Amino acid sequence: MTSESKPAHFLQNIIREDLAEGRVSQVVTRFPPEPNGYLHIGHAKSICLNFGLAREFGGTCNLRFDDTNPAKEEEEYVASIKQDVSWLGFEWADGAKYTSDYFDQLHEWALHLIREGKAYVCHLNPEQAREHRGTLTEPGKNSPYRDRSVEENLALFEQMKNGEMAEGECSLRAKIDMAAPNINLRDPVIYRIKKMAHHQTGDKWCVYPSYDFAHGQSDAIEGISHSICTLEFEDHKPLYDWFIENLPVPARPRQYEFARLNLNYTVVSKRKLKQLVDEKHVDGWDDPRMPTISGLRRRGVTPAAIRNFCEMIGVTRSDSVVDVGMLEYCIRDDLDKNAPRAMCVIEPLKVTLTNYPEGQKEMLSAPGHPVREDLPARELPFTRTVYIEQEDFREEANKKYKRLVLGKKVRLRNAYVIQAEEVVKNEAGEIVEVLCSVDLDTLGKDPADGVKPKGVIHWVSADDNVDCEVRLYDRLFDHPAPDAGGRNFLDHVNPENLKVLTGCKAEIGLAKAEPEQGYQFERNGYFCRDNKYGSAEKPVFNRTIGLRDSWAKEQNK
RNA sequence: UGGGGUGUAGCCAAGCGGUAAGGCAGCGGGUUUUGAUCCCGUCAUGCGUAGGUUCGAAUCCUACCACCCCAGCCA
Repeated sequence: MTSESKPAHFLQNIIREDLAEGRVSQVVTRFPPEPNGYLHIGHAKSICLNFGLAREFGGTCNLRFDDTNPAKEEEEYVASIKQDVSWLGFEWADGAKYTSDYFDQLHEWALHLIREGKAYVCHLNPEQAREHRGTLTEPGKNSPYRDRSVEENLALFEQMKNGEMAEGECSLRAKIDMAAPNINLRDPVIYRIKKMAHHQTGDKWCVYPSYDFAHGQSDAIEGISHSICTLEFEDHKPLYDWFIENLPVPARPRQYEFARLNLNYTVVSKRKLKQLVDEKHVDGWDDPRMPTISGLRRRGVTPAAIRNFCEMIGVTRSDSVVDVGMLEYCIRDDLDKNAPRAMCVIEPLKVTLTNYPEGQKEMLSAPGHPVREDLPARELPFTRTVYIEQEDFREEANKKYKRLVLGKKVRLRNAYVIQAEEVVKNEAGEIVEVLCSVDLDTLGKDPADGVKPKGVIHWVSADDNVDCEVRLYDRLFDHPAPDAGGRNFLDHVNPENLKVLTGCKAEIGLAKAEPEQGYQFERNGYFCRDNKYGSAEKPVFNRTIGLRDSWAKEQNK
């Protein structure tokens, strides 16, 4: 192991010190999604952080569904979240957990606060509560119900719990300080009435704890040593600590905040993603253009690429916008190392090798990967007629064009050197076929005259191939900040984010390609079979990401 | 005009008083049966601004500026 290790980020430093100084004996973290939507690339950062820290320090990480609001949550999301976390390569400690598992305990603690005179039932409705809360610059006013007796509060809370009060009629509030400069401390609601079934607890409750009252205590119950959340919860930390200090909790977890991921050319808000789905800009939540984990998976992005990306971007407390190019780099990097190579002609041009016997077929062997010898070689049928890419032939071209040119030579990748002799055109003047001669003495060696062709192009036998559809995906948006600065993100959907090509010809082995198995279609990009469309005979391949293309860059100069 | 945060290259990010790591992107070159990969080189006299302390400041002090978050019975 000679690789220089990456410098530790602030959370690693904190944990290291906590361990060294005995404040913490066992690292326990948690990833606490609310089951109200699909996970996306932003969640991946949190997942990698929490599970990664636990793994790094020999601890454990819980998957805890933060399900305190039955109005917004559904069982459906629980399953997809579990699948996505596992797919990313992480295992949660002993069974998925739910904040709702602790509703009894939380209720007990609410009673405890009431008995201590630190919580009261407030009959201010939501609008009145807002008026009493004050503003950012003015202190709030005490609720007229703030000084109810313990007995009265106990009785009233019991009625709330028993469904004897209407939703919004009253709430249970912590008695802290209506003049606190931190608005979260102005007697926050800790229990509200919601007369609806919960996906885990059914009809058992009609009062549900708020996030603030549930989160820290759940952390304490689970023995979470480091409760990591995003920056917007920073103002909640004093409240988090207040509950921990005022309740007989079994542990004293600490909250730490980090900056959430922002990616340019990308939108992740649930509302906007839903709009893209609803208005058919994409095919669904798992559309390959979506930044959801399921979309990335269908696109052919690997878990390792996402993990490496999360490692690469670091963990800090400063707001930042990561260039999506970094994600793309990580995707290419992983796929380059691991994806088997294959050939696929996306826009076919017929090439007939006039000096190759009609009806003859020979099998040529091609390596599965340029350096990975563990990836099996493939067999490529070679015949008199083959297809090459339309853009790989020109009747005339300058020296920079290193492909097939009339009268010139080029190598067919993994096969022979050919020379273009004649062009066949249709009435419209379009090139429909190129007649070439093949030099059969060039398999694995240069032509006898010693002149090495300067180009290599990919090809597929016209007689023995897999007819397929190829979907070329590009960035969903063509603006780096589609939803910033008052812009309407829908105005910046990239009109060329998808190009569907049919009649593409892939090498025969690709007939049995499996979804999620990425391939490099040489000289083209990385592709994987779609898990939703296509048939056994006619697969659909999604382009995960193109190869870096310095030729295109050169041409754009 | 309240409270809480954050400012190091186009982007991400180390640095914690001893003279600006690394990665992405870019640029130049080499290898190559993928215009890929890989390899080499290059890329901040400068750390939000202005002062101050010090032999020495991105690091300490003061003031200012910019940006982000908070007024759900959402999380």
